[in-house]
Amino acid sequence: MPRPGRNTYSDQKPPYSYISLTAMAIQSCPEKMLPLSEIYKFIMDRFPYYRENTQRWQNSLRHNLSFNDCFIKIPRRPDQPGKGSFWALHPSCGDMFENGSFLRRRKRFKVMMMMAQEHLAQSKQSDAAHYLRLSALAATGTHLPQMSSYNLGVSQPSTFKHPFAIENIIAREYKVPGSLAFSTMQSMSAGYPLHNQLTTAWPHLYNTMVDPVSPISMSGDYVAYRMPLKSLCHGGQTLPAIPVPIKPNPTTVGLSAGLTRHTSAFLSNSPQSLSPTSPQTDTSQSSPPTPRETHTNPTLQSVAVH
DNA sequence: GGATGTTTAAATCCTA
DNA sequence: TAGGATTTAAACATCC
Repeated sequence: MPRPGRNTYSDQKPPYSYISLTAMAIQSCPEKMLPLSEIYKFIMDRFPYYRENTQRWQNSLRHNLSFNDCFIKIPRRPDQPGKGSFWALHPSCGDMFENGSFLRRRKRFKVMMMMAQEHLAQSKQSDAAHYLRLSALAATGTHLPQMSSYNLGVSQPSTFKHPFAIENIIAREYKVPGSLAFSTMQSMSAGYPLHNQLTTAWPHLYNTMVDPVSPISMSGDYVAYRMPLKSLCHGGQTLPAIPVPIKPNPTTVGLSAGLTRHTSAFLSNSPQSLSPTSPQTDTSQSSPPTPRETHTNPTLQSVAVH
């Protein structure tokens, strides 16, 4: 069974759904958001199968981006040239996949359903922080080299890792270099320090967001921190959507480990050189199971929780 | 005009 | 077997 490395599947169709492929692409990017063209590029770069019939699968991929609530659109800064918006993963889509299998989600991610869940309330602070961080990145045109500008100096060890996060995908014991991204997120959780950046970038939008008498209807936990709920929902307008980290739970923890085995080889070939040098990333000793095996193989699951 | 984004519909696959 | 998830196709709108 071929491992999911670059060109691994040659002309065979990879056992990943478009949602999975898109999520991989987004999470492979340090900013955790990519324009459509970059998502295309990521997929074609790794899976030769998708270098053909591009019109077909790209249409499907666009359909998935629009149709699935797990993807949120982040508009470009007004003075930032370029076509299309950035796409990011919804903060709370982390437990979509079961047992680390990219093949099929256990349930469709719906925002309203998600909001009814208690864990959202528990994680709203970090959600808001990540929302603001990514929005600010989009608004300011900030990319990887400038990420440090958002490090507010409060560094704390992070216990959460997004299941699609590159650090989860690549290595079980991965630690973010410098703990920048996550420490930044956590530091922002306390007081949303990107307020100024957002208000500068989108004064009209942000003022609307924080205005208590805003016509934007908000309900549930999002009201607490003035999130433009509509932007997080399917069919939402292009208000600055805000992706956020998922609160860790048993499912995502297991998923994270599971992803490691599935995709470490796959993403270790990433041209973005995100791969940490974890000795545990070497999966050359064993071939990953087929997706269906992944889904049901108890041996793998036991490995995943180690 | 091409890329991007939205929406609808139908077929197929998979799981409970 | 029903219902949900995924894939594919297509039409249409918008933006650069």
